[in-house]
Amino acid sequence: MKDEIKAALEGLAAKEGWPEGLPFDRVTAEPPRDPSHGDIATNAAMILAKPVGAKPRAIAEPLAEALQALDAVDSVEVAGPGFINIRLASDVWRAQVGAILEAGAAFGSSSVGAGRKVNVEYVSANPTGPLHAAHARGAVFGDALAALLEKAGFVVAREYYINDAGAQVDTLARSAYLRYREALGETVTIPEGHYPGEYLKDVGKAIAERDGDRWLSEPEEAWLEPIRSFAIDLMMADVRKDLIALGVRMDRFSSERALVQDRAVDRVLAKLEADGLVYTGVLEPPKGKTPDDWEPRPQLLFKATDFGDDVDRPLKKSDGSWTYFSNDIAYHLDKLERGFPEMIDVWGADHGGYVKRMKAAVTAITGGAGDLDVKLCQLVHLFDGGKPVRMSKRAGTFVTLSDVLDAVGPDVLRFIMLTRRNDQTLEFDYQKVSEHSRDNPVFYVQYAHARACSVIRNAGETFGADELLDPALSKASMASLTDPDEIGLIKLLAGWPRIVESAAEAHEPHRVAFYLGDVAAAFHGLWNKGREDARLRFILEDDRDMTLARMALVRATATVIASGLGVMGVTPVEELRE
RNA sequence: GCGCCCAUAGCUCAACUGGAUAGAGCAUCCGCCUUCUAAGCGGACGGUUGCAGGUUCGAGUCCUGCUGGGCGCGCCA
Repeated sequence: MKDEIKAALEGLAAKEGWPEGLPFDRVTAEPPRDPSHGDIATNAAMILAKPVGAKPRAIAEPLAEALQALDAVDSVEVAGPGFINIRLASDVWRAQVGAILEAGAAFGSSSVGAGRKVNVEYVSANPTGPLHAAHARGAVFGDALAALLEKAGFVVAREYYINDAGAQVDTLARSAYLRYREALGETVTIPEGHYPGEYLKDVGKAIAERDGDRWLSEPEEAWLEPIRSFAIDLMMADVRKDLIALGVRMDRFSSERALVQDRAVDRVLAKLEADGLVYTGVLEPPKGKTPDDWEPRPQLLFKATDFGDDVDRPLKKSDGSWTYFSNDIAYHLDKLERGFPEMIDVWGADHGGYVKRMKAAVTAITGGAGDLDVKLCQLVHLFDGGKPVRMSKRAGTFVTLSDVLDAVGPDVLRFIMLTRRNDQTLEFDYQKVSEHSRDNPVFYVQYAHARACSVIRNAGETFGADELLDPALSKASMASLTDPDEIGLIKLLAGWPRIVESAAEAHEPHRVAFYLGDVAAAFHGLWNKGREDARLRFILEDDRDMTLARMALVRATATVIASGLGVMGVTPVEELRE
């Protein structure tokens, strides 16, 4: 439709002798917020008024006439400051029902991504313990965003960055070593600065089983490396298990240690040096909170300020090893070299202070060709019946992801995590999200899908199940769908591809959850209309044509809900029974 | 002290990247079950979009300055 408006505009421009180079790209054609304004509204007249040198209405009137002539258009009116409101013929909408059924699960898929490759990095929790509840949000967000981008025609890589190179994995190894001694019969106390979690007891036992007592009398230099890599493997095995339980499947796990060993950091540093973006300097102490052991020290610095950061950032620690930042630069260059100029990182809110420098680094190493979007997921506050949840069986201080999965299951967890914009904090109450009521969005949407399936089952008893399969229904005559709420539901369903495109481009998967809530509400509303007016019931045993048309609409509804839930990674249930 | 994020109905949140009269749910009140799942639906009530300016045909959305809350601030990741 937008193309047709543009064509009409160009025709008009030629006819009226408007100047060249009009800002047609700023002209929009989209459904207005208020449905009473029609199906499509365009701001063309207001955008073009100034460059053309005419009043908006003087442009709108002839444009409206041109649009009126189109077959698909029912009526056109000029409104407000110069909006042109277009109402499509209702047959255009009815035809959408068949189109949805023909497309099936593929309905909503778009090609706006045009096969462009996007790398989505998410979770990336340190391999020093089990995933906890806070990781769930980033995991679900990243996974849904990846699915959404795929639906919109991007080629997506889901990726997990394993931070297995820093000091903390040495701490992990030392902690595991103590548990190893414990497993061999010693009584140990876990000193300050080590990981106290009980989960490391299993690691200690596993080391004892594999290696026996060979490390007991060895110095740290001997056992640190083998125990570290063994412990990391076990931790990552747990992480993978939790991710699978949550329904998250990564395409790739990238190891920080492997990058360092591969000299990737040296290479990226050489590149930065060649571009004159590295120097040795002394940083000012941080204001407000000066560390006790602060002393001015010359450091190898990256000129982050050249790319919009507030200060230049250190690349080397005082012991000469690379900072985490250096490794991360190398990692992002690695992504670029693997063919991903478009990158999305999903981080927790506590990494907010890191965004500018990472974007600066990506701009620097890609010469501006790379594009990094960082999505910060705000905190999740867990409640159980209004009371904060703090206890954890395994980790001591944190609620683990598997605790939450045990409590509510993956479908509920995934859906709820997407019912807030990522930059809003989220309250998650075990009891509320398990309720079967209107104010639980998971249930509400699932119920709509189950109800649709139920209707089809019931209709099958009268009309025969074969008649109600999608291929048959898609060819049914939709002419009898005339109720305004039926047309309204069709319009909503037909908007699914638009939702996919806009949510994907904005990197905002939560829009899918809200959209499905709208679809469910429209469907439940239509259902209840049949209670007040029997002719509006979906199944009319004495009116085969009407029933088949409505079954097509019901199936289309179920198809769109299932498609949306698919993007969210939530199972569409076919029956909800107590 | 500096940076990033947030502030929308009594509560929890939306608002399609700047569009028209800012929308839902909960709560409160009034209605709807001999009928396809009432686990639902309809209606009423509810707003100076934290404050003050600015940009333009048009601002919850963009810019500046405040206020309040969250996160972070060399050699942790």
